[in-house]
Amino acid sequence: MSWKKTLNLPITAFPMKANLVAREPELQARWAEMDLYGAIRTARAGKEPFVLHDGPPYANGDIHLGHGLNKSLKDIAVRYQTMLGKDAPYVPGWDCHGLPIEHAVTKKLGKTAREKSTIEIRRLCREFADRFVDLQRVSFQRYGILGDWQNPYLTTDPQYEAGVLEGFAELVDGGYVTRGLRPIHWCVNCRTALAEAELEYGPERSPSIYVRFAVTGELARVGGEPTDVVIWTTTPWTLPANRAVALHADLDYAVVTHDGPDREQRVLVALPLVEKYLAAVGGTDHKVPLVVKGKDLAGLKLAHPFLDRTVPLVLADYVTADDGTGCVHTAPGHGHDDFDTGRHEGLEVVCPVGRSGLYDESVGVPDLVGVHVFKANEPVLELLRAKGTLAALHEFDHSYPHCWRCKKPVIFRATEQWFVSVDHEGLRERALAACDDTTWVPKWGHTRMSAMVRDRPDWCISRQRAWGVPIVAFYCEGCDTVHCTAEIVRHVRDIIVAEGTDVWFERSADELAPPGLTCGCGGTTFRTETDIFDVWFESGASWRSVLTEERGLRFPADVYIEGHDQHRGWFQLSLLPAVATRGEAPFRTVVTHGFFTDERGDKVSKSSGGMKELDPKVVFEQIGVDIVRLFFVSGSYFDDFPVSRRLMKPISEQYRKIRNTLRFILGGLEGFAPREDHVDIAHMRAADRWVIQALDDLVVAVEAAYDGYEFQRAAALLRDFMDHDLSAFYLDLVKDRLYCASRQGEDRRSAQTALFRLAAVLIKLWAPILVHTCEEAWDAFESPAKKTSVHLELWPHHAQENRDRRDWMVHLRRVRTAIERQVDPLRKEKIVGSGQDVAVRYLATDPDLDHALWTDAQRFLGDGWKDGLLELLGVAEFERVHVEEDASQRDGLLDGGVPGLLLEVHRTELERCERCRRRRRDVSRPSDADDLLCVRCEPFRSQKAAAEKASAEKDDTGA
RNA sequence: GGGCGGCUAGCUCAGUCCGGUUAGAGCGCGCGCCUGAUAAGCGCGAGGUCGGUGGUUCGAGUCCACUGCCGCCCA
Repeated sequence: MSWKKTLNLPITAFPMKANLVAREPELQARWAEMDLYGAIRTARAGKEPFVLHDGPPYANGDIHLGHGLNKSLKDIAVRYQTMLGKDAPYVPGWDCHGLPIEHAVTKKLGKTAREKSTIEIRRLCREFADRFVDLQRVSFQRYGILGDWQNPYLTTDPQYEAGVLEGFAELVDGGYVTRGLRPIHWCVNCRTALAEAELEYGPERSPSIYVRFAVTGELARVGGEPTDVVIWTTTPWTLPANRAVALHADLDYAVVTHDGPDREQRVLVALPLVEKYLAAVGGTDHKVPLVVKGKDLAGLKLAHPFLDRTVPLVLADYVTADDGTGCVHTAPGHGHDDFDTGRHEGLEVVCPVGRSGLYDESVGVPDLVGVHVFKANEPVLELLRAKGTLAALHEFDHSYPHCWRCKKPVIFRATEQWFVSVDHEGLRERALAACDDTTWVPKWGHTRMSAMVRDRPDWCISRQRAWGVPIVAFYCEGCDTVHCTAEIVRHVRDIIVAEGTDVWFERSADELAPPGLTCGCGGTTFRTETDIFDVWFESGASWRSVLTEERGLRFPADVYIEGHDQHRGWFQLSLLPAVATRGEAPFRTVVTHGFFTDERGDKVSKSSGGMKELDPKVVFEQIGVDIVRLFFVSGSYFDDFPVSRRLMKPISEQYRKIRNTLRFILGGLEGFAPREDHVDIAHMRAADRWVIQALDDLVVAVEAAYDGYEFQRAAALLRDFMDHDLSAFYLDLVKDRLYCASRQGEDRRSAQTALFRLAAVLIKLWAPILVHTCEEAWDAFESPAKKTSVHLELWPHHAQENRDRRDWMVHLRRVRTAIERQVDPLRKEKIVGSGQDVAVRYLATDPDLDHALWTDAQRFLGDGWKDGLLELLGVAEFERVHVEEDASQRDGLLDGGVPGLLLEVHRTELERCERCRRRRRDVSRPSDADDLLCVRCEPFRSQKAAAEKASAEKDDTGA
């Protein structure tokens, strides 16, 4: 029979083995059963609101780990704010409209897609989206995300769509909406406008040509002789739409004469590009009779290379001497820059290219009418050759935009589109000011967002597709005038709220237009606009449709949390309409996170290895959500970060460490009734009192980390505290009092009072992250005041008692480290085992250290200060040497690697108490006993005897 | 080509805003302890030209300039 049975060893219902894969679904079922989300809403009703507005994921596939990260960060934020006592609802949403869904549906239909009506396609799209909403919803809940999953918002809800149209109406009313010819990316195959996000850049081989534009007047400005201005382009088919040549004002241009393959030439190109040009055209024996600044050439008239028209020479800032000739072919109907220049110079915006990519009559060359632009390069080259204006022709490989849907090259084409004007009423500047008023986490989000808002062009909000919210406008059948006013939009909005957006595609304009609508031309018959809104216009209106009183939310939201790709997407396109119509940003704080990469740091797509081995199914069925949530906050999630099963392993071990430490704390609370047994702080033992102060510091630090959305910092602080301050130090030393001291005595109750607070606080601090584990621990935590779920609890208060013990303990722990360093060799030589075999003599030459070990030790530890010091240092003997009395005492003292402290460690001569295993001076053996015991443990001799007797009797009766 | 970010131990990351002891942690590795947190716990140790170059400074992982590689957004 050992002394073990007389000890108070830890007992707890909280198991060491987590078995998360089985336990998590059980806990989730319990939360569903008790309606945890509803219970939280009730408990926080009327409290200060905290609004996190969910960015809607796209409902076109299963979720992947990135979705898990995004929703988990949101969940952590919401749960933390809830613990702070705020009313923090979480209304998840889905983006259900848009090209990818329509594409998936039409692809599945194949050739039969053409026979389907718009209504039919829309019905299939809706079914498609609904299916993935349901699938994703289940996965998100399995990720432990708490929210109003029964009432999410969908961008296809009539109420939501009504919000989109109301937003449109307000923008129309404010004069932000314009309609006009603008060059936009256009896929001639899909016959649709494409957004930037719908482009994929890839290699393309194009003709690279140099074309001569003869100067037709004011020859004196180019040296008095006939001269050709030479442009360079890779899109010959845009030449019919040429309306100018642009130079840079400050660039030097050279008039060059040279011999060519045919005849002598006199041309004008940018001075730095002369050599390059001569190489391209095979020019020899060149001379430069004249160099002139671009600005001195502005206004010259040039002959179009094959059309019978004159085009001006204009100036533009974007012209460089990087490539080409420094003289830029300008076709306002075929490029952004060209369009801007055209507007500035009053040029005609011509686009002789129809929706299918065929030239129309306006091309100006009868033979080209009806020719497809992708087959037009050769005919155009023929025209140039015929006119003698083609200076050179080569092939050119470059990166060119392609349609993301059909993968074919796209063109720039001026078409009638709907726009939100970014410079109307100073919207751009107001949006920039709103950026300044927003908190960006991480900080660089501000720089990035501002740069994007500053540089962005007008927002093209129209798409020529079926699956979306219709742009509400009517065209007069008589004169084609467009009718779109706030009143008209609102009239249709009211119909749509009641009947859904399908009515727009089903009914005639007569049935939809406000009664009495009459065109200025007197016409009363109309047709409906067939364009729909850009999906970003829809999701950018989410604040309007979702942040409503009925949902318990309000505008603006406290925070938006999304991947950093949304600076250009959802954040910006939510910001612009909000600033335009509400005068402020829809968010107060914007948090962005990175994306997952593989172990090499390359980005992972949904299909690549990194994602597959950690897709949600693996997480749910093999690893457990809590470990993955811990993984999410283990790295620098503001940046992209790598993911793999291998990298997940250390996180599992961290999890086990956290779990075991909690388990030990809970185990130590066995038999502790907090109300009756707790020890007042003033009477607590020094170590216990210290740990409570350290815990208070931790609460403050962790709170600041959560406040700043630095969850990785919160987790790191918690881990460090549990590893270093608790597991390696406090819990290690407190075991003695916990196990060996009198069960009801103040030594043990003091320790348990500290453990009780540690448990209560640590479980709460971890709860936003380890949502399941903490609930399980909370179950095992016996407290009269606790609520039915840890997620209903409030954030712990922190007392901030006098902090001087903290500095004192810093010194003591440095001493511990020094001792350990010197003990280690003795251990390896088998001279000592545990710290209880160790005796230490010390000399603190650093006054602060000496003060801590002598004066402060007495001050903080009181009467039994020497024993107290032994407990804190974990050794059997600890003696200060007095060199001032006897210089020889200095012999044997060594530098322990801690400045200002000399130590000598050796094996103690003291006897060991058989029960508590401490080596002490007060160990003794009564003459009639076997075992040596210390004074404290002596009373347990009778307890052991009684236990042995009972055990023996039990054996007798059993035998 | 432009904007933004990253680069610190074998691996994953702190530390950089506000320059200042011997640059930290976890995992891994090596050597031990404990066997009363035990499919646990504890200690010690090795391991780093802080991407590179130049500059400012008494002093630079930290500030400045240039530059390499990787990523995101855009063209």
